[in-house]
Amino acid sequence: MSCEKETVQVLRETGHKATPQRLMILGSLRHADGHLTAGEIFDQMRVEYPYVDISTVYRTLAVLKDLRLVSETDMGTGDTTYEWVREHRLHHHLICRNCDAVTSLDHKYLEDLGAEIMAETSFKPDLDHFAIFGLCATCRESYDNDSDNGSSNGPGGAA
Amino acid sequence: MSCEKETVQVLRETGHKATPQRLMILGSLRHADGHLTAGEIFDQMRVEYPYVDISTVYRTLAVLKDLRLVSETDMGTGDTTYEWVREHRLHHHLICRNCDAVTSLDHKYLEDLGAEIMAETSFKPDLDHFAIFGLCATCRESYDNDSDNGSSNGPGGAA
DNA sequence: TATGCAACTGCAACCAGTTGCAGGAGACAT
DNA sequence: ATGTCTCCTGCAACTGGTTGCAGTTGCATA
Repeated sequence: MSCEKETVQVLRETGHKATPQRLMILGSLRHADGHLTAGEIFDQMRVEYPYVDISTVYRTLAVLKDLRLVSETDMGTGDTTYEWVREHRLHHHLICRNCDAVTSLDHKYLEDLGAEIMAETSFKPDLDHFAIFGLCATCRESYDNDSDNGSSNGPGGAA
Repeated sequence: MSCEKETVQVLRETGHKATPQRLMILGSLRHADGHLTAGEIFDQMRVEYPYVDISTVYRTLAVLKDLRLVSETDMGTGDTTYEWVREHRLHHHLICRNCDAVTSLDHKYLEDLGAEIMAETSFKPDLDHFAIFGLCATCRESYDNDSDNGSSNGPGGAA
């Protein structure tokens, strides 16, 4: 719980208030070891405080995202998940658009890309938690008569 | 309109039907030179056929996305746009999370990344139309006392 | 051309997420 | 400890997008 005080300080320093609701949401995120949806956080929170409103959860998540304390990832079909940002634990996800399997991707690939983009365009990309869609090895075998082409997708970003 | 027949064929070959509604949506997308939202397509369509339902537009776009005839991109804050896929015209977007400026990114950066990922993980990523969020050169100057850290985002993909 | 099946449409109900507002609570200064 | 200002919360209304359903239509076959 010592990191809780740190978070409270970050909130105050940026002109935000450390309310009990926010601390509960922060607690849920910090103690979850993976991704949580807004609905899951809401359900957890209602157990000890039934008067919460889902809009409070969304608004708090937006603030935390802005402060870069949590990351937001769209893991496929409309499930936006949130995760506590633990520094030095950068990871990415490869999500198969056929079977929905999720595998991890080492950060080094994106690191190179980020450095390259920054060097040549002066644009500093946020590439620390990407979800990349495609076809996994297993599903590619069933598709092997398909020729090369592609549709696409774009992130849900931090504006 | 010769490419229309080609599209009709693609639809039929994959067990889909070429309905007038779908052809109108295809027409809107093909004649637009940029990105269109579902709502914009819907509005255009209602002019000549007022009985359309927005759900038809969404369902059609989902089919076309599946068939890789259109690409879907989330250009920042909740504006999902659709674009007719013109082969050999791959492009990406760098979107500043501070000022929302959009610049283009050459495909070569992503191409390298895709090849690398495929070689080492056997996962074939869909990297042909990405939206990457971050800070543009101008906005970075105002942020230059900030240290390195980052939140993130993830694509809305083709499942 | 007639027939039959499966896919598609429009409708309506629904769900997730957002927004405006009035009251309530945090935090800073005194 | 008290006051005041501003931010935050919960509520309710709303919007964008999705889903189930029953009737319709495309299209393959004969």
